Amino acid sequence: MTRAMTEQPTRKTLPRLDESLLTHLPPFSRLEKRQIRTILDQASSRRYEAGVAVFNEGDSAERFYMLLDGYVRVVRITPTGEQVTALHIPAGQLLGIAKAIGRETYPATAMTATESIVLSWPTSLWDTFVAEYDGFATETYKTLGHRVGEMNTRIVELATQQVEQRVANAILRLINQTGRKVEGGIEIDFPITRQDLSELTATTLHTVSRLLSGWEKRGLVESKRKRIKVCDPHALVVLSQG
Amino acid sequence: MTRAMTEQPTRKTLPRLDESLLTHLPPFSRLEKRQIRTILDQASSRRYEAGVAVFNEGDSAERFYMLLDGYVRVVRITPTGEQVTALHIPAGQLLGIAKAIGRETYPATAMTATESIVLSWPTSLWDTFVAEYDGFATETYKTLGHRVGEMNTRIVELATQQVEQRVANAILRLINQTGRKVEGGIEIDFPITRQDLSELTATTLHTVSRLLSGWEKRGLVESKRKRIKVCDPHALVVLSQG
DNA sequence: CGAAGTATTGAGGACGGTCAATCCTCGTGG
DNA sequence: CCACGAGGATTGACCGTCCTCAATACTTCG
Repeated sequence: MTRAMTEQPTRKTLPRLDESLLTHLPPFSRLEKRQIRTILDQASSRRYEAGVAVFNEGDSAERFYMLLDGYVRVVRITPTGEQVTALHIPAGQLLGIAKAIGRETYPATAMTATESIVLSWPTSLWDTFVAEYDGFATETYKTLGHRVGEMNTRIVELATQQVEQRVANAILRLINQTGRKVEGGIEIDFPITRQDLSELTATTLHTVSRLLSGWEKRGLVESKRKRIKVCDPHALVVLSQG
Repeated sequence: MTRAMTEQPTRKTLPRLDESLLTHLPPFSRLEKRQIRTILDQASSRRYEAGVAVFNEGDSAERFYMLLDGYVRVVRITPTGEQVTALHIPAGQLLGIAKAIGRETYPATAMTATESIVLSWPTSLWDTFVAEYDGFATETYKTLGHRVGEMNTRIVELATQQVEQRVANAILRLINQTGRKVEGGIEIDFPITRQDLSELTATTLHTVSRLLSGWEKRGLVESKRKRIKVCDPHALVVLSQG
C-alpha cells in the first residue's frame, strides 16, 4: 500500500546541548564529561515531525544518528510501493550505523513514528568514535546484536504464526517498549493506525481492524482512532501463543 | 565438493593445515604467510556429516568458526518444533561470530546441509584477531552487513510475496550461490529435499512438491530425489517477480 | 463545510495448509 | 542379489484463513 511522504526542512546546530543528554546512554556512558562535550560540539540536532524520513534506503550513508526522543520505524519499500516494517527503534539508540556493518549506503529507510529529536554526526567521525571512546564500539555492536535477534524473531513469526498471533505479539511488544499505564489498562503511548500495525505484521489494515473489533467486543482492548489500550494483557499473551 | 574423505569424528588439530586454505578468504587475505601460519596453528579442524549441528541456539559461544567446505543452514526452532531457516552460509565464510555482536550465546543453530569441513578457534582469541590482523574486523563486519541485508530481504519476501514467488526466489538464490552447470541447465550442487525448501520459504513440503511438479511439466526445471536442475532460469526469474 | 485520512463491516473467493493414501528411491542386511 | 524398510515425493480432496473488492461512516482540520 503506498503512502504519502512529506518533505522536511533544516538541520541546525543547537546552542549548547546539555551533556546529560548522552551521559546515561550506553554508547557514551563510560565517557568523561569532557569527551561528551567534544562529541556534542560535533553533533547536529534536529527535530522531525511524525511520519517523515530521517534517511532513505540506498542513500549514501553520510551521517549516523542518535535518537534522543521519539520513535523510529525502519521500513523497506517494495517495488510495488508496499511498506514493510523491519524494526522499531526506541529513544536512546543509534541508527543509520551503516558504517558499522561495512556499508556505504543505508540498507533501509528510517521513518519517524512520532515527533522525534535526533542528533547526528558525519560518518567520517565514525572511526574516531570507535577508536577513541571506550565502550562505544562494544555497545554499538551489542545494539546490532539485539537488532539481529529481533529480525530473527520476526522471520520466525512471519514463517510460523497466524495473523492473529502476529498482531497480538506486535501489540504486546509495543506496550512493552512504550506502554503507558492509564486508567483501565496500558496504552501505546504514540498514535498508531491500523495501517501501521498491518505493516508491522504483514497483513492488511482490514484484517487488523476486524481483529481489534473482535478483541474489543471481548473486552481485551479498547481503541479509538490511532489509540490502542490493552485492558487484559494476559489474554493477549494467551492469544499470541496460539 | 569434497565427498570422499577419511573418517574424522572428533575435533582435532591436523598436522599442518596448508596456508592456501585461508590466503584467499577475505578475512585473512591481507595477512602475511607467517600470520596465517600462526592462525592455523591455533585452529582446530573438523569434518561434519550432512545434517548435524555445528552449534546450537543458546549454547554459550565458546568457539567461532570458518566454513572451509560445504554448506551450512542457520536455523531457528520454534517451541512446536518447526524449523525455520534464517540464512544460508556458503564455504569461505565465518560463522558463530556471536562475539562480533556482543553476545555470549549463539542466537541460532547452525546445521550442515552437506558434509562440511570447518575450522574453529576459541572465542577468547576473537579480540586478538580483531586487534592484530589487518582487515579481519572490517571483513567480518562486512559479512555481518551482508547477512543483515539478507535477513531484511527475507522479511520483505515473507511479508509481501506469494509462496510461488518465494520458492522461485529461493531456488534462484541457491543456484546463484552454489549452482553448477550441467548439461541442459544449472543444478543445485548439493542434495536438497522438498522439506528443506519448505523450511527456507515458510511453506509446506506438499506445496513445494506441487510447485516443482507444475514447473517440471512446463519445462522450467527437472528434479529427482534431492536434486533440482533449473532448465529455464529466466522463466523462473519472471515467476519470482510475480 | 468539504476534504482527506482513518476505521468498520460485509460478501466472495483464492491461496495454500491439513489429512491421507500411494508410490518411488535408496541403502542395508540377510 | 533380492527383500525390506525408511525416508522422500506425489497427488487428490477438502476447507479455513485471510486477502480483495466494495460500500459506508467517523474524525479531524483547514
